[in-house]
Amino acid sequence: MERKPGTVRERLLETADRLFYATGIHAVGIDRVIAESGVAKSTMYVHFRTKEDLVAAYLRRRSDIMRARVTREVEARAEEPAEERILSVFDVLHEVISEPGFRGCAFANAAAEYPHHADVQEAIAYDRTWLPALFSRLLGPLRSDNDDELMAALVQVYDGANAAAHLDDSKKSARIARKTAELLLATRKPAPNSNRTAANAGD
Amino acid sequence: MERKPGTVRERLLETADRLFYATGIHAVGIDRVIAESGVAKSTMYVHFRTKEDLVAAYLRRRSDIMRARVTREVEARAEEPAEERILSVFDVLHEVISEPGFRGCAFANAAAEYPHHADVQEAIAYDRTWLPALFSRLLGPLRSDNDDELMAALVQVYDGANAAAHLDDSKKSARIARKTAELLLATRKPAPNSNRTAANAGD
DNA sequence: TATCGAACGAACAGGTCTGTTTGACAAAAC
DNA sequence: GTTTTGTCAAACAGACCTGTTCGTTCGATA
Repeated sequence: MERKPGTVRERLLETADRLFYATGIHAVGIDRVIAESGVAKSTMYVHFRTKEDLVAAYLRRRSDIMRARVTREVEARAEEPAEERILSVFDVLHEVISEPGFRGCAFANAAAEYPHHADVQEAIAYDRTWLPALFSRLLGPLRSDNDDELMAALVQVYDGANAAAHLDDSKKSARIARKTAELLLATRKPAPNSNRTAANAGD
Repeated sequence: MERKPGTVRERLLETADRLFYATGIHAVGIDRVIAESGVAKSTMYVHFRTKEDLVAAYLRRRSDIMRARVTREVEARAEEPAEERILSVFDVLHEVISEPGFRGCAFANAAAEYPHHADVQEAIAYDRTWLPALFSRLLGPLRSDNDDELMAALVQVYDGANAAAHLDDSKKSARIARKTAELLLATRKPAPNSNRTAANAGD
């Protein structure tokens, strides 16, 4: 029985995304979300049981959007080598960081505010799976013996660029991170100099 | 005219640190801070004009403590090569991450909660200066042509380890970050094989 | 001993917060 | 045409928030 299909929920989520991300979650009350959504409070509580529920939905939605955006980019480069496809993730990150209103990783920010709330923690965990999974999928053909660590390192570099861009208000970090990622990938690639286990300085 | 020298302020800051870091800043009211400090509310407002003032002081104090901890470690290795000294920062980070109650970078967390508050932003900026400054000082003798970018990359990797450890609840990230940092340092080092221990004759 | 300053404690002001309730209304479904 | 469903508006409860006020206590100092 939708007056207009799914608009109320979507409007709430869009407003929540905008306000929560820009201002912080605890700093934005339900009253403001519903006012700027043009939705009655009672209606909101029909769609979301609690504020925490709304927060979790906001995070899941944001995760899905980012995942789709990255996936689109990576799939557009289906013909390129795996390394290039992985690095293109950092190009998307560069775009994101460059957008006005960028304020760091929404999930890191949410984790800062909601340390002990199950629903929110679940939504954060939900987001944390896809990037490693994507790297893992793309790394598949490489078959290096410590891909797991490489993958973790790449995720870390991604997180670091996100955090540094936020804290230092710098737009350059994704470019720098891309170079670090290149380095990580180049070193462990089954390359001409054959020896790719653990970067020992005594080479 | 202190009953016991400086205890009230310090007790407030210790409690603020414990509660704000563990639970989030907005989630902890002044009432709880003063209750657990054993300080009257009116007394607290003598020492700190506003809650934001207390938050900023909490952050500055935490920054100073961490800086001192890292500096101690780095100075203890005054005889080692600059690369080793830089890498030892990641060893300290590993310790920090491994401590019970670790919940990510306090400054990133505060930035998430207080986007538009001058005092808090200043305290965060205050923290953001020392790590690049330390790296810069240690890198001094290396004199590579893009030390600035290397420095930024190292800071990023540090931030990434912090963030990933928090979000993934993993203790391994500082070790992984250390390897990434090794890679960064090894690649841009002027002479890959030179075993010069006393290159840092700055003192 | 008299004075002063630091801290206490408890109430209070004025907001804001989440979440609930109620009654009405309009559109879609039957 | 009646019922169901989604939505609205507004008031309300009860808790919690920051920050202020004010009279009191108590130790140090002069």
